[in-house]
Amino acid sequence: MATDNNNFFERVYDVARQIPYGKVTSYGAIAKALGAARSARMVGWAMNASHLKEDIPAHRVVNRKGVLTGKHHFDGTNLMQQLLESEGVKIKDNQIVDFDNHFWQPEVQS
DNA sequence: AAGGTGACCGGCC
DNA sequence: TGGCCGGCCACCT
Repeated sequence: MATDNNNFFERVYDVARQIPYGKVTSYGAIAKALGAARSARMVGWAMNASHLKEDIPAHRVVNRKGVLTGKHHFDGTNLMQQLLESEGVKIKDNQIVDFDNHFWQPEVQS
């Protein structure tokens, strides 16, 4: 507790963890929910370390275009797509189909 | 302490 | 939508 230097990461994880099933969101959305819309990159960084966590559905997090930019960082190459499709999200050429319809806006919860 | 990096975003053509 | 550039913020060496 005393050394909450990774509070930022925890913050991202908390939001990502709230992503409902079959829904996806963007890094910018999470960043904005944290109050740091300009730190969207930091969100990605946090996700980079999310592999250390188990309850972090990073596969539900994509960029604003709906492209699986981070699939590269997953265990495999198509693992991210597999997971999303498994949740009912259609993927086309590494891009989420009807992304706008599957988009989920994170909320700032206390 | 300083520089480099990064799973991004927004604007412009 | 696609490509290019700048910005922005925190982490790492």
